[in-house]
Amino acid sequence: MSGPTLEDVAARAGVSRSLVSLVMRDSPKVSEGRRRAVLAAARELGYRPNLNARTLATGNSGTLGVMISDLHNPYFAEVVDGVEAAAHDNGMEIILGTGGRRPAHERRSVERLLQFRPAGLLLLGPVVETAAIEEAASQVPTVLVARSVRAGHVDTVNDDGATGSALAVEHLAALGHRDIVHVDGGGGSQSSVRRRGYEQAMRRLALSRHLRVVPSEYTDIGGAEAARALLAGDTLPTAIVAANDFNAVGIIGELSEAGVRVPQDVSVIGYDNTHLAGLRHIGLTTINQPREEMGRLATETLLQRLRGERTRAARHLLHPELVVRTSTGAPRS
Amino acid sequence: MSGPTLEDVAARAGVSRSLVSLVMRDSPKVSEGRRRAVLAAARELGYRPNLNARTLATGNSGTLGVMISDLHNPYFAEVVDGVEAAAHDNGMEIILGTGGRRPAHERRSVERLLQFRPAGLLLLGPVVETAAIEEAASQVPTVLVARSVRAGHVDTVNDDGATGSALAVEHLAALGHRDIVHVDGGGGSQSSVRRRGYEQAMRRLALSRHLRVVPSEYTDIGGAEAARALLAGDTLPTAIVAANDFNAVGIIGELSEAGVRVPQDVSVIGYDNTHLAGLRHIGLTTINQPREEMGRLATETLLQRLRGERTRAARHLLHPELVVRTSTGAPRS
DNA sequence: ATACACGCTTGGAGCGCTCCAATGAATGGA
DNA sequence: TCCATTCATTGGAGCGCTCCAAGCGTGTAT
Repeated sequence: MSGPTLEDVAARAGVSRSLVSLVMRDSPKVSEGRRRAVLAAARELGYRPNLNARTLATGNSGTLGVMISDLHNPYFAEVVDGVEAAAHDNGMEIILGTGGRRPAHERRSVERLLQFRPAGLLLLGPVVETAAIEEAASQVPTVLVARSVRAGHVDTVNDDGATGSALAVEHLAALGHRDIVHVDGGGGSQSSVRRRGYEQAMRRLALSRHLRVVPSEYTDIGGAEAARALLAGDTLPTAIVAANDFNAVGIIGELSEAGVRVPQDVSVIGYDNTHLAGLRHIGLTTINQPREEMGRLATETLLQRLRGERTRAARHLLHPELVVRTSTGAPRS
Repeated sequence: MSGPTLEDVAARAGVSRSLVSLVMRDSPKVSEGRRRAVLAAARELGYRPNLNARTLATGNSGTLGVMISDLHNPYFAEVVDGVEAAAHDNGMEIILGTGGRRPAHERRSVERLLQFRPAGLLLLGPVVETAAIEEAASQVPTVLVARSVRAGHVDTVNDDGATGSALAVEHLAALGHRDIVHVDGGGGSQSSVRRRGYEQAMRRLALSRHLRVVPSEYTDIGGAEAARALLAGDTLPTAIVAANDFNAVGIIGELSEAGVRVPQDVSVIGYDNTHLAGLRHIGLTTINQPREEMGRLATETLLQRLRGERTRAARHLLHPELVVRTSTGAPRS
């Protein structure tokens, strides 16, 4: 059932367990002849090293654990691409767990990941409480992506959400909008930063009295609900800064359903510049986050710490950029 | 570095290693007083069982390995939802690996998953060669989703792709289309089944001479390329059966770019009925696969085998259904 | 009082691997 | 030819856990 072991390979190749172990970790101090014999024996038996045993013996699994908050949001798939590329470049592997955007689910997922004793942990957009993050970080080096936390020993990689939201508001204001609403990401990571950016920008542009926040979450369903709430209200705003792209798509869908045209009647701007925003049907104006780069950077930050090259917490903040497509335009006059 | 062990907890609680072990696996044969003392000690120390050690000792990790062919395709996220729900219902956890739609990448990912000695393996839409699948399956019970394979000991869960494609063709034919092209999923899993279904349906409807297949793949970029190829040709078909939803979205985007309206000029039908298809912007007519149910079924099939309730290979084939939205209509006359 | 059973608890062996110190073989210099 | 040195190879201990047979203490029947 559990497959051949080192011992079996050793017996077959007529050498010792230790020698096979050396070959498997391709040590230079094995003669060419023996190496070939061992490899042949291993292949014949279909031998596959038992990572559990190896990790137990070395205390190092050569694996990074990655927790993805929401498997449905393409944002994370794009970050994972960067993570995986960087990990492979450094000879490490990754294993993933999903959080389902629910704290309890995330805790469970992280717990399982930790039980495998990964060398490090990457949490992508976690919504779990800070305490749980700190607990994980006390166990193993941890990097957060798309979530900031005050804790001293946790590295973070984020885009500058306040600036990003401000870019969105400024873009809309420049088009002539004044009644600009923000649909909020709720408990989602970074949502409060984005909201604050929106509020500050509105104030800076002397639009405080138009300030209005509709609660929602980082999903298209949430966006649709927020749109319904707006439609049910007295006045529709002329522009909406959505929580993220996914959310924006839900908003736009619901608005068109109600006969409200985007951008003629209402402009909508997303956040993240996921793949989705770029689809030609959707053509969502949005704020770009360099997702793949963030994944790479997060991984490299983690590896630096693993190599002991840094002990102070790193706080990477990347620049967001406005990407104008077709979901925003001048307000009706 | 590696955290407290059973031994530490035992020392703190003033009991033996074995007793702590029993408590951790909540065995009924521990007195209430000791149990509480042990749990308290464990909490104080922040003890977390080492799954590597446990798996090594028992030969059973209580974990299912799941390989996702393409993290970007929402289809798989939806299957994973079902997998995870079913796994949790049965007290198991899952860990994920990604395949990036590339055989080499998939092999590597599966390899890593296997090294953790999971109780079973679920491969979602693998594109890797059959031999690699069989090799994995010889190691550990394996279930394939969205990919069929002849091998005797591998269970599969698929929708009936031939029927699905036929539904698509029949729908278009009923609308009055005759020049119906199929954009093919290339090396992607199940693409040949879908193509065959298309061809058979075309013949059955006496449309053989319109039979035309454009090579592509299961991505929107692939779809856009296929659309460009069609646009560059002599005559545009009046309808397109796309490889999958993702692919259809790429096709539609490229067509609209070229000023070809969907469905007025060309009807397009997808496959999978992912979340994407349902977005109101997109409103893609497509073929539904019960994705979450497939995930559940696959997991339960795997668990059955793990419990030794079945030794013969299971071949589940689920019914696809036509979902009509707005991307299909009658051809211009 | 004695025997017995039952329930809780324990130490030892072993899972498959790595690491280390030690062994044996081969090489080169005197 | 002999010894020092290098190089390839080996056995033993130990990683943290589970499993098992055996131990201990209490209660009940005799």
